[in-house]
Amino acid sequence: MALALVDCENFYASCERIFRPDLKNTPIVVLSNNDGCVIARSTEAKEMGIDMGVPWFRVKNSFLNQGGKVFSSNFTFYGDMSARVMNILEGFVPKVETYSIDEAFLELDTLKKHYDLYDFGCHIRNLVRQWTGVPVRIGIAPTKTLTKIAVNEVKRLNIPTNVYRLTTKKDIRNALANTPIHNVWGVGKKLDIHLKKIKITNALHLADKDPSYIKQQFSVVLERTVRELRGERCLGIEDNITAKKQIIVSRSFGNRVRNLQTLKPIISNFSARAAEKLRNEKQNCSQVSVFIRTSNFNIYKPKHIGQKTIDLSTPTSDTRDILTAAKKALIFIFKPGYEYAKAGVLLSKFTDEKFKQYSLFKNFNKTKANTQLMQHIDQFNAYEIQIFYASQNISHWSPTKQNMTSPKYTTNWHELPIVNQEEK
DNA sequence: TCTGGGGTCCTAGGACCC
DNA sequence: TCTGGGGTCCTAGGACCC
Repeated sequence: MALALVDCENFYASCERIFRPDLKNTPIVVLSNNDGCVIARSTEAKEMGIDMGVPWFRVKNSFLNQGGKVFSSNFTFYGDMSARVMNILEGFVPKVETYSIDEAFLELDTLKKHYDLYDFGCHIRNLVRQWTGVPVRIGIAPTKTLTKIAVNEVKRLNIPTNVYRLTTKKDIRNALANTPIHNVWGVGKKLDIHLKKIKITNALHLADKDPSYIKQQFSVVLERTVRELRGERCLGIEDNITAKKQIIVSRSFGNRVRNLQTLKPIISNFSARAAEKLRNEKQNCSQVSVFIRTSNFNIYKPKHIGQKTIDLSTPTSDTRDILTAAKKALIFIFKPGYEYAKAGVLLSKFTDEKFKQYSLFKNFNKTKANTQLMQHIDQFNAYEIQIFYASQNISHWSPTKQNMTSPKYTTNWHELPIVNQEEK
């Protein structure tokens, strides 16, 4: 029984380096929307003590003074690089689960007969590096939770091949003993505190607890983690892409928003984008929620979080229906006198667009025509937004600030990297 | 002055039914 | 005056993930 976890090393930071070989060994950080906080760091940046999630303004000066290089996030580019990596993995392994933009689980049971799994891991690692430029770490182990531990062991033990396999009981116990409890997959902030209170401070302590005791004291989720740490496979590879259950479009604002007039077009833009994503998923939704909130961090200003969900009588993916519902929700939750820092639109309760449920009050032919209209609009907008609704404000998709973005090297003809003859 | 965005799963508790 | 018990379904919110 063996699974593997392929984990792209410092993914966003590594992406920024691919077409910038001059940045080899340079500390790199990538920032969130609005250039608000650090969401990725190269190894060099980590060594400088730049923490994950730290507000950029707090580390900016010292980081740049020490020769660091900063980028705004360029998700179009990262997404494309991710797809390339996943493609390679799928070419070599029949069962691949794309777990996130920078991680994939592989089922290796069928390959075990033909290959030495460690050698196979090294092979994959080298190919991905050669074909995409993305460095990956690979952990091989009997369960998903243990593959996570194996990848951490690559870092902890500084394994030169970047591939580590956990097989023997002894190796596993040793790795668990060296894993602090908060590094266990499924243990977050809250559980970390609770577990430490009862003297569970590393993964081995947790693995040695009775699963039913853990279930009774905590939850079935943590019980599963215990079993997985003991080598009992509770989580399988999920390689059939299941339909999304919700779609969110939300942003923090670069500048605070105080009035409804400013908020309306923002919510309209979010709604239009969410509807487009929904059609892309070939789903209809029956619920539209809107939320607006003040800053989490400013303790001196009055706080307000407003959230409202509107039920739709007929499942839809028509932008106009979603716009109408979102506007209704916004008016319901907006309160003057607050400085809003973030807003979002959430679509939920999906049904497949194939199973149309026709309303008594809607004309069938009209519905069909509307679907076609949406298709045409999506086609026009695929490259850049050309058609939009009166309530949107195209000049400000949302009031965000971002100004250090790298080119869309691989997805935009106008931004392709240029190969210089002299540099060859 | 300035602190991301997009997801999933589980559970407690309320509504409702017989 | 005395006012059950058990089941299901739904939802909001919490915790977690990257």
